[in-house]
Amino acid sequence: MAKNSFSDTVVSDRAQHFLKALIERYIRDGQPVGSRTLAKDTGLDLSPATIRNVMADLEEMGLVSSPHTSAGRVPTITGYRMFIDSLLTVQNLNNQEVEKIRKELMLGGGESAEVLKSASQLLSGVTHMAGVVTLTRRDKTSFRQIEFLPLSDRRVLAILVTEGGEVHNRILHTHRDFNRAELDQAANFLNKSFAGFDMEVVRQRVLQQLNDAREHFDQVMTNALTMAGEIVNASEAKEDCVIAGQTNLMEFAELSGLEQLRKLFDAFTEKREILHLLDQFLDAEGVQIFIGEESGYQLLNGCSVVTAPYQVNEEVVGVLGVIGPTRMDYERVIPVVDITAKILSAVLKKH
Amino acid sequence: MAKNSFSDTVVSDRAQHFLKALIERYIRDGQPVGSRTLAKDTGLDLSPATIRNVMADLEEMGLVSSPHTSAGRVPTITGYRMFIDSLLTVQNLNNQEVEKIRKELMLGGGESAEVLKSASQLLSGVTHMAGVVTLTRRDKTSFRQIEFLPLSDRRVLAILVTEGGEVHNRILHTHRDFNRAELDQAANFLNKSFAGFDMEVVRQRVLQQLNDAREHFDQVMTNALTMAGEIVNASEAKEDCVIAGQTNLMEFAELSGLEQLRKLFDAFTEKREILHLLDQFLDAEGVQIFIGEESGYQLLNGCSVVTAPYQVNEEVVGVLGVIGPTRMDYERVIPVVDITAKILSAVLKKH
DNA sequence: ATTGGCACTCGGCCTAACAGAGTGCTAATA
DNA sequence: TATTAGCACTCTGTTAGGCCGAGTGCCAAT
Repeated sequence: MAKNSFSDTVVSDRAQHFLKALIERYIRDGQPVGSRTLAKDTGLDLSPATIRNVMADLEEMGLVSSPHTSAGRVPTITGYRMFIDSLLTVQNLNNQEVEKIRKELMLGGGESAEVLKSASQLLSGVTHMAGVVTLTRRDKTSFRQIEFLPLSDRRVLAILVTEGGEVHNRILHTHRDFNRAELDQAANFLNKSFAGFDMEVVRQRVLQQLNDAREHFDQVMTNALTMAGEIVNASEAKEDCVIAGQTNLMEFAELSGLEQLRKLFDAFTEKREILHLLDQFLDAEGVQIFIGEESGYQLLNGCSVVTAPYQVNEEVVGVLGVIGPTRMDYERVIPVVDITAKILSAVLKKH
Repeated sequence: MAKNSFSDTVVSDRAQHFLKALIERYIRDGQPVGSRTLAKDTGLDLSPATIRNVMADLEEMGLVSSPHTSAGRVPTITGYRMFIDSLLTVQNLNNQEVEKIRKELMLGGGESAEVLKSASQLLSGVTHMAGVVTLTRRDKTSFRQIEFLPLSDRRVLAILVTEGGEVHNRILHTHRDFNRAELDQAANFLNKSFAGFDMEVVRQRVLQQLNDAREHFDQVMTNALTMAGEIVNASEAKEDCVIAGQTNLMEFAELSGLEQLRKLFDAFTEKREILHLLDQFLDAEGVQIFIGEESGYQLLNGCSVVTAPYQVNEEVVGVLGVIGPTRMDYERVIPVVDITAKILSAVLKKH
């Protein structure tokens, strides 16, 4: 049997070549691609009839399909998958574009929340789709200072400052009123004990001391530890997800229907679901591409997600990427996401 | 001349009655209303032909118009205006609904940001349109405490706490490094001088002292005052605008076109424009209704905004309302907005 | 002032006809 | 054996015509 025999279940090189051409064309025009068009598109000098034979094979293998008898072919999900995994040729960004991204991200002035927002906007601006940046594992932070202020009605305002300069504050409800002196005493104790320690360590120490402290410490100290535990926990739990350029997706509404778009937007404002979705890619290396239908998520039908994790000081802390229609220009989007993740990592590292 | 003569430029009572019936019908069905339908709708036992005469008059006066020759009539902007200003009969909410609103708003636990968010969601939920709540003039706040923490690179973290328990923090860039002792000294001075004072007074005092202080104070104190001024200003400038249920508007997309909707959404995420728009109604008394086309704002074509200001301790601090299609059920929306504003005021007062 | 009647108009829907694009298959070809 | 030309077929989208229903404006009658 000849190497390229069509009866092979393996996709022949030539078939792959045509699949690639078809998908690239379909991504450009958004319309089913016919044999005639494809014959002109590929360099090879072949007649439409030949192409038709190959297309029939591809269809049999489930890589393309026709919407109806006399339309051209459209890639299927598995077709896209093959394209993404082994066929596409990413275009490198030129230096000018890279510089533009770097400059934009520098603008934020190192303020982490600002920078993440910039990154998200940048992604959406460059790709004309929705940009998203999550920050899940917070930068390893160190305890710097804690303060308690008495409010009325058995409430205490706790303020926690990290070495990075982040401020967390929260109102705690206590079982009795504390006066300022008591609270100051508690804060002093905590500040002396924990200043400079890693937040994770602080949490453990607090728990530990809380366990074997009943007899050694007085009531106030026990309370202080409880409160410290509460706010330290709260400061860790904070998860972030910045989405920009949602409305860019409206231009693809003709494809996906309005109802779908609405659900997607609702998910964006809710954020939790998106966050959960992207967290799957936290531990992945480099750019990951994810076609909506591949997850059970009804939400993302017709969409693809291109993501890459980013780091702060060598440690992955979040994921960034874009969400757009499955018919997106992967060859361009991939390097954009890749580079943005790298530059973001670099910008955040400095600090 | 008879009292109700049609040749009067004043709209006769009967004509007004028909206008009202027409608009109410149009609001229900969304389709041009013909003379036959209208004849049945109104209690009066009149033939379609008579109605047609009246409609012709209304059309001449610019209160209604027909999309084309053989369609019914549709209210014009001025028609809506007359309806809103003098024709509509607001339906009072029953106690059950009022209680539901009160309960929802109580849930936030008095945390002001939480409550505003609830209010916005509530408005959008009840009306099936977009809810919006702005907070522009902050509750009169009193200075409680300020702290400065040294960061690296000539940066200082300033934390300002108000009597209400709100925490504002900001990173200040200074012209030289300060050590902790210097900053503590400065903070102590400020805390002693200003604790309990109204924030507005603090701002003035700071400015004043800054002016005539050059000789009396040392460098550190001058700096402290400068920094205090910066953060006090920043804490005032913070404006808020919570929008919920944007996506409800997508159901009216068939009417307004997709492009319009997109611009509207972009304005929502930008927020500034919306904020500016609603601030016009800060000083108005009670419910205000605003038809999109009446302002030059291209954005709001086809939309109406129903707003009411709300207070904290008798003082107006913000505006709340809903944004929806001009064809909205005013007779129901108005009392909802009205009551929500009142309840919100009551809930915020407690604290 | 109101009404019935009548001619007229216009959008929406259905149908038929047609052009265009593309396919699958078969037979010829290199 | 792989490729090609040719042909019949299928399906979509558009266009034109016809008809129905809803509604109007106007006139004459009440």
